[in-house]
Amino acid sequence: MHLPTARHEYLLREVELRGSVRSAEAAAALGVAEVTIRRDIVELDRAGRLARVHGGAVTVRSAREPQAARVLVGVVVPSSTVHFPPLVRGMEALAPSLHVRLVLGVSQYRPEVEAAQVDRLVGLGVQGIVVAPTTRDRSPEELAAWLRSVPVPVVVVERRVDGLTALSELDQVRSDHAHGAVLAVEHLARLGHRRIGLAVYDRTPTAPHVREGFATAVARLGVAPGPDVSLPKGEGDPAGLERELSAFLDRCRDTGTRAVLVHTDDHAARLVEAALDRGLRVPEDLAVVAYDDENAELAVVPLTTVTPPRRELGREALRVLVGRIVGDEGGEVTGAHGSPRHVALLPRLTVRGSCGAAAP
Amino acid sequence: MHLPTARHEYLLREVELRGSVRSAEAAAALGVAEVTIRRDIVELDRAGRLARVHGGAVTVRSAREPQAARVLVGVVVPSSTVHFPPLVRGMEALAPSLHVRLVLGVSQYRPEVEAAQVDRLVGLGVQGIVVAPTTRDRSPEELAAWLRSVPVPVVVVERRVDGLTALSELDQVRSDHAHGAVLAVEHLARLGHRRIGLAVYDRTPTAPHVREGFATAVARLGVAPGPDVSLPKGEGDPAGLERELSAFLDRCRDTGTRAVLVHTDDHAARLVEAALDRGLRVPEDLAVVAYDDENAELAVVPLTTVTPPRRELGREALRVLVGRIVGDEGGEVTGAHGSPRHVALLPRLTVRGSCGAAAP
DNA sequence: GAAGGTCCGAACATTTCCGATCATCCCCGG
DNA sequence: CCGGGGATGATCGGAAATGTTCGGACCTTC
Repeated sequence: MHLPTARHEYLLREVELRGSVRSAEAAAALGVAEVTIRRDIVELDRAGRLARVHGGAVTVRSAREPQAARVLVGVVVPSSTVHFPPLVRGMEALAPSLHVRLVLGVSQYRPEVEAAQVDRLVGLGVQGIVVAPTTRDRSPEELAAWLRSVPVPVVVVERRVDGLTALSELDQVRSDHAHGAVLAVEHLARLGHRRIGLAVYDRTPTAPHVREGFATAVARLGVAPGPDVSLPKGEGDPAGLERELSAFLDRCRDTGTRAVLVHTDDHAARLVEAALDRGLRVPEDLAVVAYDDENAELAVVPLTTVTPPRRELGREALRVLVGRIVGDEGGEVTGAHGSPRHVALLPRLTVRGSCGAAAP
Repeated sequence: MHLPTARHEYLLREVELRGSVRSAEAAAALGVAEVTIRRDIVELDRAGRLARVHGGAVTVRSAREPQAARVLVGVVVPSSTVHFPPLVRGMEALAPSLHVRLVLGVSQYRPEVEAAQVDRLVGLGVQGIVVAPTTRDRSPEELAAWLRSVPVPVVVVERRVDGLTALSELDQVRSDHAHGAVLAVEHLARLGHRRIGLAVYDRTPTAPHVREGFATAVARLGVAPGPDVSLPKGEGDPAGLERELSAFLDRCRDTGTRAVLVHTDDHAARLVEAALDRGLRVPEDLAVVAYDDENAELAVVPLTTVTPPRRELGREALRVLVGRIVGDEGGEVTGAHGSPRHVALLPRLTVRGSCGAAAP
């Protein structure tokens, strides 16, 4: 148990570091009753060390200037329904504590809509933009030129165009999907698989990185690459997907491949269904790791997945953007300030039932 | 049985280290009655060595002016004189606003010293460590195993060992030296140079990335690679360096190479001197970009350099580490929290006099 | 505007700690 | 072997800190 002063220091530190504390959370963290925390806060408030508010405490500063310079930040993502909601939620979760108000724009995967959305946001007076740009129908050069023409700081999320200086100069926050693929292959290798198949939904910016990581992992671990297919979109042409998956399973059978990495958990779910239909057992006869973790938990066999840190991606993107915005106007005297930041967040492996026993 | 002085020492040490002691715990730890500890504390309090509070004792400091508990962070760098001072200064600049107190350890490029320093810092109770590990005399696997054995969060700066999952799982902050080399080549190419030489001080972890970036830039821009040498250390064997530089200049002359990228600005300064000695003009007859910006401004001809963002590197490393520390203990309920972060900061080109007219 | 949830405040209960007193132990000289 | 004195330990009533309970205020949501 703690000394009162230790609690006080904890509270002061939380307030300083995060800007606020909640009584309930502090009580849980320190293992004491809320009333104790409240009494501490009252005392510290009287001493002028923090400001008591409903639910906890904040810094005296933020209490003095309640609406302390709100920052308006725009977010432009291709879709508000798939893939990006966790990212946006991550940003929303962090926004209050950074005094940020978010405005969302959806580009529907169309460059001209995207440009219009950005213009709209700039017109609204946003001080920075987080954008997951559409790469289709547009060369990297065009993309770079456009992004650099935006008159406010821009952070690019989940897109990476290597080998183009103009794009490198932009702040970027992305998942390290190559590492995610490595995790998957390592997991399967640890479970004893010596031949691993690969099925990738190539019509996404993520796909090349998954392929890249798969290739390096296979080479490094001395595992044999099994069949390799490019999957079509599932909706719209279910029959086409069926055919591809069926052919993939045939080739796995023919090559003795009993472990696969499937990009997009939705595709993986279809693959598992197809495998079960032909009497294969999952994971006994076919171990499946899905890349992406949208609906993987709800598959017939809950899928072991590579889980990209999408929520954190949003948080991090916002953090970088706000750092850029306040850094710019704060005029920091650190000299070489403002170097572009490239942040890569590493995916995690979520072990469920589609691969057999978990590795140690 | 303990002597009174031993108890006093114990109490003072606990107070110093952790900020407080509880009578009950100290009594249990020392195997004496609480009343004894209390009497000790009364005595030490009277002597002004600590401050007595209900339940135990705290430091006199925190009793006088309770302040937010400092986060104690360790920094371990190979050298306190070259390359790393800006990094450490960057950390120092940011530390106060993050309520961080830094403790520095120097490893002298020796793994065993490094390990001892980390142990010492952990013993001091640091809550996290920023380390630029020594890669010499040690395999990446050993390095990874050791870093993972450290019981507090670790952020690795300025080192990148690709293709090892165990190391990838650690937070990393580094300069993108490959991009730096690309900047240099692009600059020279914009100035019209179609053949570019390369001289690298290979005995550093930076060197491979410079070579990599140089190679990709040359390939991408369609520039011809000129002579390519590996330079020895300058101090200790000045004559050897002279010979290498002279041979390098010979080969540049023979191949018509009139632009070079030289890794380490100190080496570049020597090269410029050698070039001037043989009557060449810089930049007219030989354009030089130096990689690194330690003393480049003070060269005979102020050197155009690639400037790695070392200060910012320190700031960013500290930011990542503190985020990890407070994130960990806060126990965030955001689900996939704690994904390893890899941050790359991009170097900038600092145009001085060694390349001729600045590009637009 | 009603329902539900969260937080607060006050009164009361409980735990923990303190201080005073007295008992005990140990070292040591006589 | 005895006894003194300093240091340590035990006990207990009271004080301080902490926990519990519950009614009510405030906010959000539908």
